[in-house]
Amino acid sequence: MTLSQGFAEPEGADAGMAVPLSKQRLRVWLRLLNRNREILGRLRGSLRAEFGTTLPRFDVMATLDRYRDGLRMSHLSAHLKVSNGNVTGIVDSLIHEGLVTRQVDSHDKRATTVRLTRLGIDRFAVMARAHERWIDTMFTELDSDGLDQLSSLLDQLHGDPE
Amino acid sequence: MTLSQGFAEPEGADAGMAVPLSKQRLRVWLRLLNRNREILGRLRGSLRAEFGTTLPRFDVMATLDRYRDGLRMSHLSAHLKVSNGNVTGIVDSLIHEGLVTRQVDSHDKRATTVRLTRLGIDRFAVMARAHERWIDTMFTELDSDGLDQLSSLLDQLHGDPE
DNA sequence: GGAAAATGTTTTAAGCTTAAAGCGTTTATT
DNA sequence: AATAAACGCTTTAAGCTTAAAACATTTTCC
Repeated sequence: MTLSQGFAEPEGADAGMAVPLSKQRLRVWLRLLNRNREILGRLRGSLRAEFGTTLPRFDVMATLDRYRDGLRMSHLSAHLKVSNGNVTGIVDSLIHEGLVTRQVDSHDKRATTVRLTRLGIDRFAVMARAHERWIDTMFTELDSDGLDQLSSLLDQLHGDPE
Repeated sequence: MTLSQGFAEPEGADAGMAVPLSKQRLRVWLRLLNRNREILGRLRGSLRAEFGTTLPRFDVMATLDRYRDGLRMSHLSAHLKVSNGNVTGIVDSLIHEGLVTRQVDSHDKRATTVRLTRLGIDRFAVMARAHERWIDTMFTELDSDGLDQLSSLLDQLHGDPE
């Protein structure tokens, strides 16, 4: 029996409980994936129907709302866990709508700081209230303890190369 | 104090615990979203690097692998929780690669049944083993109980209009 | 049986997403 | 100071995704 170096028990050679655990993990992952898709789908539809906007735009605005002093493009995409170039286009369109500004850093001419405008802040506030309501209805079955449990279980997953 | 009809306690009028719970829900939702994105990102990268394929293609093949007798296009997209037209393009490209076949239903000429080819089955088997390993490493901190808990907590979220 | 509604799928248009290449700018190395 | 490396961001090309419209076939209902 060879020593498995680093990997959590691989395919079949482990005889007893190894395979079932893998299958269980797979099932849970699929459930996580599906729930996520369902919730996203519902949020997307609501944002579209009620505010004529999209989820990515909302996400960007939500992040900027939490960092009122503005954020570098790279920090923005890091927060959103989304590719770098992706944010460029979304920010472009938000600027086009007057919801966001882009300002070149005075000390580093490569970098830009992105910030919500007054209009952007106000516009977001309205959407945020609705968004909170939608999440409330979808998470309504979980009380504070359930939320804590879920949160801590999610923390034990590592998508990023630890 | 008005009776809130159907909605789980909305914005502010509820005085005591209502707002904190909403905020907690929001935080958990963001965590769920981010974990999902991290895991997806890692799977995407691995599929690309090791097999030169994409996650959507893998998902379609995985579903067809579980339904060896084939699946209607509409059932396929329902299983994947993905829009109807979306699957069309992915299946097209899988057919182009000889991994999948599309067969018109003999009783209903609108409907088609999609199925893995022999090549598709074999190709998927290899990828599935790798995929299982990747999930294992990402879910390694959760034991069977943790997985059950996570699963049941996820079940208490309703993305779909109940 | 024929019109109307429903169903199963594909097409379309718009927008999102990624990885990789490209472009200035800054920092590190000599 | 000159070169090279690193950095911050944008552009590009390919592919994914959705909602809505379009199409073809079936079912329903007079």
